[in-house]
Amino acid sequence: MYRTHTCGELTISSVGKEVTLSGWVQRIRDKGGMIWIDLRDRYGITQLFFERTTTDSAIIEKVNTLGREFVIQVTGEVIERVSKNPKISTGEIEIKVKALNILNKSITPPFTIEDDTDGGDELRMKYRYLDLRRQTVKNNIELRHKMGIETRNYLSAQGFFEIETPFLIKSTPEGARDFVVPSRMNQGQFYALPQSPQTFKQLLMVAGFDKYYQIVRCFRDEDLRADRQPEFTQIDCEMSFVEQKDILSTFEGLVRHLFKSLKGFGPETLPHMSYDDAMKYYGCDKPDLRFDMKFVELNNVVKGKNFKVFDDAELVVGICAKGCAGYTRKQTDELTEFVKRPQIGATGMVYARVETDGTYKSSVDKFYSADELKKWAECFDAQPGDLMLILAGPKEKTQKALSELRLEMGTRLGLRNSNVFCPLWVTDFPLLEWDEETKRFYAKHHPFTSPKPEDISLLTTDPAKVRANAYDMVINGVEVGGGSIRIHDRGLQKQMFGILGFTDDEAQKQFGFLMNAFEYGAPPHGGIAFGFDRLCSLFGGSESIRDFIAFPKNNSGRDVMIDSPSEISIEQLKELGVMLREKVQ
RNA sequence: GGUGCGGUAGUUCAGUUGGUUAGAAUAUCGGCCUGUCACGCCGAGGGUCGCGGGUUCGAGUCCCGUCCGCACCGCCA
Repeated sequence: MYRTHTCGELTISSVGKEVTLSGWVQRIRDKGGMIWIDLRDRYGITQLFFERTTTDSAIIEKVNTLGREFVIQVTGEVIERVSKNPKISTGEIEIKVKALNILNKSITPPFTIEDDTDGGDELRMKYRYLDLRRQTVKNNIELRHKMGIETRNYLSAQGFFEIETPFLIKSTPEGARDFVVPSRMNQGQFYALPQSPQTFKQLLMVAGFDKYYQIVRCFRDEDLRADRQPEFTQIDCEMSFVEQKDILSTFEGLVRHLFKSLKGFGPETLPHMSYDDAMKYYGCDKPDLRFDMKFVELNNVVKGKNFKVFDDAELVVGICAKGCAGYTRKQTDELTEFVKRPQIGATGMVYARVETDGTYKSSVDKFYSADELKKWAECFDAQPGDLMLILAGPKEKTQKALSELRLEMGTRLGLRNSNVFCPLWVTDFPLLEWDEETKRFYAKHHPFTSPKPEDISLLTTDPAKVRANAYDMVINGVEVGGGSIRIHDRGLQKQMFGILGFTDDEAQKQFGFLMNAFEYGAPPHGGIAFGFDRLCSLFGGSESIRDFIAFPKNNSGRDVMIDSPSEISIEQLKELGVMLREKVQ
């Protein structure tokens, strides 16, 4: 028997027991006459005690050969410590070791296995199996485990079936790039890995399964970010005979359940906000509601005073930073530089402050009198001590830039506490997006999203105006989930593909299986998918999803531990009927 | 595809205007230490300054190219 207890469970009440523990050597403190070893496993740390005068000398000799991360098994008596450590749960006891067995040696690890490790990201990824031994990463993986369990508990209790869908499917032109897999038995043909089980879950609705979910891996061959991995996990859900409000309430319930069971608290209400309002007041479709700082449009207030930047702008819009009137020239310059960065792309920033004595000062005093600045302040409801930050230019670009500035100010003012959660639903997205480059419409969500019934007539007259039965769940500025009521009518689906530039033949070839299924009594249905990794990182208070995935990929989509992707042999390529360009030339 | 930052000891980093033998902390190894728990003290070893080229009397430092990492823009139905 390797152990009678784990390294996290012995307390003062176990004193006097003989126990056997197994684990890793976290640290050895050799004080000459006495030696302590911190023994670590998944559950915690227990201190082992050796004393030169009373411990068998053969054991002491063995202890002298130990190093960090050796795997050992010890048997001994639980004794009360002379000096206790209140920082850990086992801090009142230690094990007076009577037998020591070295189960395995370890070479010196390349970084310290501590909460606050000295290892950099790259090294930690290469030795991920060591990184995962660290408490902090282990906690993230545990959180992920619990999130999965609680998701299944809730959805199962609501009558959902978890049903698996295939990973080897068909490549389709819309959406992200597919990862493809060559078929050996069907040479020249390729499977694609699913970007999501979208069509399969709809077919499950046609099949009558009514309520489906799956915690499922999805694959997208696009460039990565801190919150984007090439393979990621979704909580994928679909329901039949539902309207939008049914879905929102069901999954509001899921999110509440996750908060309550994992964090012990949670939001009482989930506000709904239309896409139009989100854009108008926050300049983006995933507003961070942990702080207010709403956009205020100034077009009607600032024009006609010979300030060309404002006069020529499609949109003049600003935010009010409470209590920031004391910002120095250096600080306002920093903000100007911030919005002028190429990634943000504003051409400049105007500021106006309401001084604490109630007077006004702006960067455009040449053009605007104190009376006019007072009008601005009224629009912003700015009080003495507040700072107004204003951007101007083309509508979309300016909204986007001000949205970034708003988040930056929120961060600077400490208003984005990672332990505060402000979820909301964003609804009424536009159905379509016009793309100037390819001169065609793209589905904003995906091509199976149904238009709002009252907007269907616009499909033929003004497609850009059509709103979708689509919704996103946003928490703290992160899009954690999105879904829609789907099209379940073959005719409408065909019309939709037409608007997206598919010929009838192409639509039939790519998505005929779905449209054919719709002819056999497809029920009204809709669903949603949550980004599981993002939910985990959000609950764990992190911006990066990598530390919530046991074996993540790096920025370039590589697994640096196993060194993939990698080349395959000529024989493999031949068998698959695949030729590489450089090998051919 | 693009922008920015970075690459120096096992690791995390410092390294000034281009100038003597490239440093610190930590880790590792050796010695001392009977209440440590980031133990302490003494000592030792440890370097392809990412790679290639250039400028220079002289390059970790400047220039060009390249590879790698991170963050972001594009992209991500």
